[in-house]
Amino acid sequence: MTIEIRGSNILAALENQGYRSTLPRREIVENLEKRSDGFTAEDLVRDLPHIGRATVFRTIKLLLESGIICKLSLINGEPRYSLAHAEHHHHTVCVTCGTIGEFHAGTVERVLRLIGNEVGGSIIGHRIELYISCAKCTRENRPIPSSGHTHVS
Amino acid sequence: MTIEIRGSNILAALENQGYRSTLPRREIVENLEKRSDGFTAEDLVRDLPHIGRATVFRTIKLLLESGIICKLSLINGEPRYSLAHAEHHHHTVCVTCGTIGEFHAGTVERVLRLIGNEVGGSIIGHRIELYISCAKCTRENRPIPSSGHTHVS
DNA sequence: GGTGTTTTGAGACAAGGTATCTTTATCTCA
DNA sequence: TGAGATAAAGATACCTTGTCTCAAAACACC
Repeated sequence: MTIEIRGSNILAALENQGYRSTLPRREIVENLEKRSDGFTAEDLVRDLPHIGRATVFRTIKLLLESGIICKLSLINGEPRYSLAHAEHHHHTVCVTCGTIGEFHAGTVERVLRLIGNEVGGSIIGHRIELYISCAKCTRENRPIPSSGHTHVS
Repeated sequence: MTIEIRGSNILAALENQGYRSTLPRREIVENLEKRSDGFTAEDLVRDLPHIGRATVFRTIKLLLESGIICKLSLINGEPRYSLAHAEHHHHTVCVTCGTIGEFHAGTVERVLRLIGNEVGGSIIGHRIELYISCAKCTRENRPIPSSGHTHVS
């Protein structure tokens, strides 16, 4: 048993799920905790060149499954990861600077639940992303890239 | 000018946007109109082996940009395409059989708009997917695959 | 039918991720 | 404090989903 003071409780959470606390995992967690914003797997690979690509992806998967980070899509479909601050939430994603925010809306959840009931069957979950041009980008009049995307109101 | 009776108005829509009505495009559109459900790019590539992969993807892109089809994600992130029946809508996706449905909920749109305003900046769009086990799969007790995914309530 | 422009097809390339297999690091327990 | 069992890492090949390039073919229009 290893008892040590850690800055993070993420590794503790992983250990509680039966995963080992290894050096690569510690480094990856430490690295992504420093990121206030969304990040890509490649960001981590680049930042931690002494850690294998596969290990980075494996650790990301672990953290996803533990609900410690979440995966979301930019408006063009590019994947991003982001530290999960709240239990259940969704994301606002700035289409020009990529800044990611979290929100939770009970109303939306309730309505989706109703819709699920109407359809018959049972609800498993949902995915919501809200694409915005953030306050800063709007103020600075940064041009909004065209998305070629449906589902955009 | 080509005047012919077509079963579909999709090609007409493309022509109105200045794209040519070519044999590969006709075949691709014909093929995907037969699909009542979601499909992958590989489905089309397999079904139309005499049409180049690049052409299939180019045509998909064209149809996406014209709003004729839409792209969505299964719960595990796999991409699917689906004919768009309504103007603005979202999808219910059965996690076990993959059947795709459409819905539209004004309430959800309104709430998201509110949230966007709170955040500051301006709303560009949103993405919503509702994952269900459809009536049939629920009735047949088909096991729900674990997703390893956050954002699932 | 000729001509200019679009599209196509083939195949190389890219991003994001998974599988495999051997070696190494951790954990547990005596 | 090792030793042994087991989990994890690293290297690398591979897969999926697309995109890019470029010469050759198909279209639309006159």
